Amino acid sequence: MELKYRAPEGMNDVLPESSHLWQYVEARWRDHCHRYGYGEIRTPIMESAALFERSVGETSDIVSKEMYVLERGEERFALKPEGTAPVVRAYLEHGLHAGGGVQKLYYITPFFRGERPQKGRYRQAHQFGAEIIGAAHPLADAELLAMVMAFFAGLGVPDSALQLRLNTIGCPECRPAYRDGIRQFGQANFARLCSTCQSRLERNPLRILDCKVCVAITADAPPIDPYLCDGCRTHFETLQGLLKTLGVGYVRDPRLVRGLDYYTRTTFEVVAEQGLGAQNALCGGGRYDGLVEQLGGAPTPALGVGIGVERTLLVLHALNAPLPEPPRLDAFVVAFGDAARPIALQIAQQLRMAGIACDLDLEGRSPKAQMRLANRTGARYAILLGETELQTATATVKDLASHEQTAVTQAELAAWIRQRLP
RNA sequence: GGGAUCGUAGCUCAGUUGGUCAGAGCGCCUGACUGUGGCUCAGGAGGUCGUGGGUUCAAGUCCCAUCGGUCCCCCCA
Repeated sequence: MELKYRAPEGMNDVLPESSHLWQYVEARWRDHCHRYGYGEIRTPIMESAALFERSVGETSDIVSKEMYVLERGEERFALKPEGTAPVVRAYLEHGLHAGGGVQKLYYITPFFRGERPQKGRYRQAHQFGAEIIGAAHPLADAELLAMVMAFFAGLGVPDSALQLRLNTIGCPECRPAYRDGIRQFGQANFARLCSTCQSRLERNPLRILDCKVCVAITADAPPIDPYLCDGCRTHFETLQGLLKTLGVGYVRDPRLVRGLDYYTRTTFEVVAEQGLGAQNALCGGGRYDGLVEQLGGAPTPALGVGIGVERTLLVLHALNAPLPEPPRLDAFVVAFGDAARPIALQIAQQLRMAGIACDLDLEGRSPKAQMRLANRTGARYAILLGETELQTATATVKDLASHEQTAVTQAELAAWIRQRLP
């Protein structure tokens, strides 16, 4: 069938048959973050385009070719392509640094990137995010990583199904020397690099390290370790010690440089062994010690993480993790005969006000059709109302599983049902 | 941006080398049971075979284009 209108490419509707799963993981994320002392922040769906251009980086794929830009008069906006920059912007705008100390902010947000959709990658996707602003110590890095792994574990994803990859990419003090080293390495192997990496060599040489086309070549690239300044080396070593203390397993991945310009020192991602197809990164993040200052604030260390909601759900399904059932009705009110319909509506309303989830036919359908509806909704009880019940101000309550029927006065109906619900 | 693949009823799909090919199952509706579901049985509604051209006596079935879906590269959540 040809449809006149469809959802935009790469953007999805979440229907009632699966929206309860979203509600489930969202609730888990909120609870989890509260447990670690975070407060929720909600920022607009779009921001000044310049915010992303300056923070994420003009040369990044995200800004250079994937951002949805809207223009209105003189103003240029962008649908947020990631979650961190808006949070930092809000942090500065509302003076959240004023009280001193560390700000821990979490969020659930859609984000938009104009890429070709594929399994686990959409143009509108959603992420769980957490940012720690104002903490320089590796304690913060360690806590964040432990929190992420615990989140997945809490959802029933065993550590064995995941891999935490960890790296450090230095800081403005030591990274330039490493960048030069990589650039020299790249120039020495220039002819063998793919065309995109050849152009990357000028603008963003570190990116050749995570190019999958050039892995064979860059396997011999120099590691960053000898280039790290004392501060970065100590930070990374301390972090690794803390992870060991916490029992958080990880693998060092020297190629993990990430695509956003604002990262410093720690970078990490969590990949899933199965269930995601080619887009197996469930989560990514790192430290961005220069971003707050770059956006106009005082020098402020910070770090954060983004977890893909769609990808998380894919993994939960692939691993057969425990998932909640869609909510069911407690009762379905059935009217036998037109005279009973207004009473049915009234009783349904009373039950609802008493906290009982119930529904009834709104089309004036036959008793049999109403019973079919009652059965299909999975309701535990059918509340039958006919001539007899109306005359005696009662209702016949039928347990749809046991077929047992009981006469209950209409006045006691809500209490009678509530008593029997789990 | 490049590539592969698919596109037949609400859903999952059959449809041989082009010639009753417009079908099945599930779902939905009605009835068998004039006030009662799940099982069974009997009926029924629903598709210009994504769209537009072309080849042919004849096209879901071949060709071209186009629009979608899915997946992959790139990159990322």
